[in-house]
Amino acid sequence: MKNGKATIHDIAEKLQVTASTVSRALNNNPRISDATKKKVLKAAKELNYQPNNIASALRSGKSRLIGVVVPTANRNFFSSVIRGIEEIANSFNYKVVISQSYDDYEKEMQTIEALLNVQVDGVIASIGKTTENVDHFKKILKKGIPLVLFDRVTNELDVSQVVIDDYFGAFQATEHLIKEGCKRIVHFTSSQNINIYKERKRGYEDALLKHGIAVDPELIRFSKLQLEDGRATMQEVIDEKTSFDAVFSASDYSIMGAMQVLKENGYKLPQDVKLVGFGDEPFTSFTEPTLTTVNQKSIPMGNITAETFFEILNQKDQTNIISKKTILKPELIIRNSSLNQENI
Amino acid sequence: MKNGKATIHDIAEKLQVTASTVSRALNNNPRISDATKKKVLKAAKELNYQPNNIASALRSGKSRLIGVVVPTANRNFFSSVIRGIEEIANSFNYKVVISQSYDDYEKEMQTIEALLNVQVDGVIASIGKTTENVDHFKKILKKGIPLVLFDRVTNELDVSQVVIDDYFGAFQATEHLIKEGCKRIVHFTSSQNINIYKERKRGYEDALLKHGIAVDPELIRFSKLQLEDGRATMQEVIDEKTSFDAVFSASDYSIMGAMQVLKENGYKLPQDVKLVGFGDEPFTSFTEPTLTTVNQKSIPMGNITAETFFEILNQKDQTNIISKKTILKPELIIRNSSLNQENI
DNA sequence: GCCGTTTGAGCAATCGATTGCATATTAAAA
DNA sequence: TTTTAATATGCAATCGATTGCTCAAACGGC
Repeated sequence: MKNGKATIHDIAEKLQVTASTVSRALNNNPRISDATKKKVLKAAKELNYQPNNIASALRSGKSRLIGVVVPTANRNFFSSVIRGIEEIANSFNYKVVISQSYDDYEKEMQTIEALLNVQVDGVIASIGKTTENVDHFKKILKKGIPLVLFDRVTNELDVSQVVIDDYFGAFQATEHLIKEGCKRIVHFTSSQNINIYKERKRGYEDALLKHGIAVDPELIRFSKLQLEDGRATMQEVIDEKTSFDAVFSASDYSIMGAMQVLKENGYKLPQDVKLVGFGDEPFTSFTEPTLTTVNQKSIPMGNITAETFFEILNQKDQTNIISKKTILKPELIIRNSSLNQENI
Repeated sequence: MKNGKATIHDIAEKLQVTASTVSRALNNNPRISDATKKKVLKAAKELNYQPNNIASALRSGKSRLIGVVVPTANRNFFSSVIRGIEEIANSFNYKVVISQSYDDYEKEMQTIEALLNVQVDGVIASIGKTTENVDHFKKILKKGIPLVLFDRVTNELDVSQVVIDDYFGAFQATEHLIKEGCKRIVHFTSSQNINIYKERKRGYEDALLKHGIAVDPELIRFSKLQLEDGRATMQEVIDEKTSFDAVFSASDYSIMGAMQVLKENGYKLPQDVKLVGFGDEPFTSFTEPTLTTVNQKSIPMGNITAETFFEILNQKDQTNIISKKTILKPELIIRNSSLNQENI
């Protein structure tokens, strides 16, 4: 017992039994008598025994580590999902290794490689914005370990997914603006290769159509949806003298940029232009006016994602896995940026 | 080579050498000839060999994992520090396991326990707000692995630390307000057990004294510095009819709360009250008026923390480690919330 | 009291890579 | 040519826990 670290051998020696017996006792194996188990547990406590996860991982092939890949942890949505995942993972005595892809395809590949290298037992991921080829995810499946995707998913992979109903969220948001009297609603969106933006755009369009408003392609603007993109796009729209009375953005950051530019150009909010974002980032309640946005149910999403993960992990018959798609309902959070004066 | 996973033994067999030779070749051991190394590398590539980190970790005692404990990844400051740490760690071929303590003492202990359990090679941490006893950190040291603290540190542990000069940041911020004509500056702070809040308060007080303004204990308010705390405290101050012309908060979140309450109470900003926060959270440039705040140099802090970590890790003589304290200069970011009208 | 069954525990191999020591080969020095 | 030294590789133990198989003791049935 050098270095203060007790091993099962130390326990075995102390008790004059073998390491196998100790191992079985600690794992509550039925082939060990209760009396022995009790003795082992007692000795383990006395020696301050801490199991060596690495040894166990090597032998059993399980590292009790889940790799989580997100574009960035520095977004309320993602960090909340991570929190939701952690809650469940910890209850299964698993640890979470968080990796950020920074929305960069190269980095995403590297990070997955690295996760596989540390021998994670599976991966939970949300795909980066610039990722179009998903071969690196196939590597995970090839290893025969679970992969669950959330939020930014792809249909090219036959894996379980957890998403919100982006279509519904966008539909609701747009309909809300229409009910507040808007008719010329600008929509900020991003690459249509990404499911969430595609769905949100579809929801936006269908809401317009439902209320007899034609979809004007002039009003649909593509960008990366960062704050700066929101600013630039908004300025463009203003400069072009395109008529509009609202903006619905697929991201809170770009609607924030739009808000800044609108104010700088002398627009009164929400009287002249009504705004709705997507994501319910904390800052949306700090702005003036406060921003209407769509809450993505991040913690439940994390919980469900992790639960799905463990379902697959614990499945007896690994050959017969059914991939399932869970869809959560988002919630429209109505604040001042989208309301008529009399309603505020 | 079952299951598609090649081991050094497969390479060895293919090349008719022993596993030891392969291992040494892969690790670029000088005792192996260049010719053999080349052959091994080639065979490794052909067999798509991926080293088994777990086996390596078991034998060498190194997991190539750093545990990072932060109160929450969902704060720009912490996620940026993490990013800074990752940059360096990856360059050393190390992975980072991020753990959130959620500013909860119990959770912090558990999380450290869990990290030690997965056999991290060392820990980088920022201490939670509710933590007063640091015995769980001593466990890390007892294991003989490096521990480096950043930002929220303690002097009870003789370990390397990386912090910003909180005193200087606060001093600058306060002096700036004074130069803008403020004389009754409220200060929001938190538990004085936490180094950063203590230092910031000291900077605030010294700046006042330097300019011949007495420190009025009435103006110093203690809370947890969340948005809600900022709101509540500000309302209190207003209700008490305490006279004040500025607020300097040790946190951006609470200054945000103060801003909201001030506006609700009809104060004109920054004319009636000037505001300065601390942290340079992204939302501080979204508010109206935009918030003056102190930037904490998060990415460099992460870089330096990780570099310090590896210095210790790679130290030959582990018995003779010198703990060092690195202090970074923060930067005052002046925005509209603290400026006189004519300066905006 | 004999034999088969159940129960409890030990033996030894194994997971894959690393490493101290031994050995074989070759080159250089004497 | 012999000795010495350097170079290149092999052997086998090891890290700590797990697990299939074996075996001894205890027990019960007839």
